[in-house]
Amino acid sequence: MAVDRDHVLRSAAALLTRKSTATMDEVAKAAGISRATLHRHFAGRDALVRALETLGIQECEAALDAARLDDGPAREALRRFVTEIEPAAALLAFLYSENQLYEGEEQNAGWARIDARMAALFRRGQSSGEFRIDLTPAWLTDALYGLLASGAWATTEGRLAPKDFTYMIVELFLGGALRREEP
Amino acid sequence: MAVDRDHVLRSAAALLTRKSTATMDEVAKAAGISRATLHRHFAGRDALVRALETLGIQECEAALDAARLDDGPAREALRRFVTEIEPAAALLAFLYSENQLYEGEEQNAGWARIDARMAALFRRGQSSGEFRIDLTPAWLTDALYGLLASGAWATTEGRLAPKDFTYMIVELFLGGALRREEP
DNA sequence: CTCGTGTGAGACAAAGAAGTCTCATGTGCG
DNA sequence: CGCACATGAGACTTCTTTGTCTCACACGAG
Repeated sequence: MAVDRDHVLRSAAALLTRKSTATMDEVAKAAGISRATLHRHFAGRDALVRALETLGIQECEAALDAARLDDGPAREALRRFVTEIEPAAALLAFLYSENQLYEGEEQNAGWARIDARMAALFRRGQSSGEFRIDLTPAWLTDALYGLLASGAWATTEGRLAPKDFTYMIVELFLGGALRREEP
Repeated sequence: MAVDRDHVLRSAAALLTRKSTATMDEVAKAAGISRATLHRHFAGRDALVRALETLGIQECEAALDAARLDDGPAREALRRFVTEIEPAAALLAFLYSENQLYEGEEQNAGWARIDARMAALFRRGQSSGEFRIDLTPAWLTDALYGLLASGAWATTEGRLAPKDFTYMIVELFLGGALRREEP
């Protein structure tokens, strides 16, 4: 009887990822519930997006935990993270573009935590001599987000097979497009 | 007296790049004209976005022309292209996300032309042995768009200096994040 | 100077979506 | 069986934005 909140959130994520301007009515239909019920669980569109943001942050931090960023070579930690984040990449891409609208408002502190953990990984890789030092951790973080968004979008468009998601992103990010004689 | 159409378009591009949900009234104010005049020049919001799309395609093809993609090493051609496209990167990032809304509708054929030219550059680089063959031209194209969008966004956010735009994008795209003994 | 054209300001209606409310229904539990 | 609670359906209001229209004004050309 009681609506499955998690199911509603995931349906909304799936729809809004494809059509970010979907109305509350469309979101409700996608979740298989009525607009009234949707409203009973989420005060409004803002509350829904905020809940999606919380979900995205949770999944992102779960992926960061599962990837054990502090263990082993930084490049392998990065690969583990991309593998873990793949199912949530489309949601993150949606939230990434949605965040651009929160101009003056304070944004969720979760993103700052995530950014800090990513940047820390890149700093660790630089300190160990694995990563180049001429590309700043902040830029590497932004660049990885961009590649994740591109990968998610290319996947939903059918231009990139989900099984190739991690390989294509990690290989380009770590190795670049240039061909090398020796790895 | 007559409104400068190009000025209006560029003002709209600058505003919509930052706030993609800006109203026609905000767009008009940003351009320093009244909403009525804006409406006299662009039948509606759709027409405005279409005009921006045409502008973006023009600038993109101009950058492709200026970069002389067929001359010299593919890596240098890519670097020239990124340098040329930098001023228009924010507009392209806006159009890139806006295109996701045109679900069923046919999209401007200009994008297909641009995609084809980019993919041709990557294929040329692969044929000459410059670029890796395990990353498909289609993915390299998508990935470059993602990095351009990330770079444009990081620039408007102040996290990336405009003068570093080309270097950061091209170095990561071509060379990757891993440190190498020899270039 | 005078006329014509383009513009600004504001009023107005139409459309779309958000948000609220009521009522009937159906399901689970005691 | 009967009660309590959550949901679905729909009506309704409100708000925002869009699109159209009118009218006064300013500038430039003749």
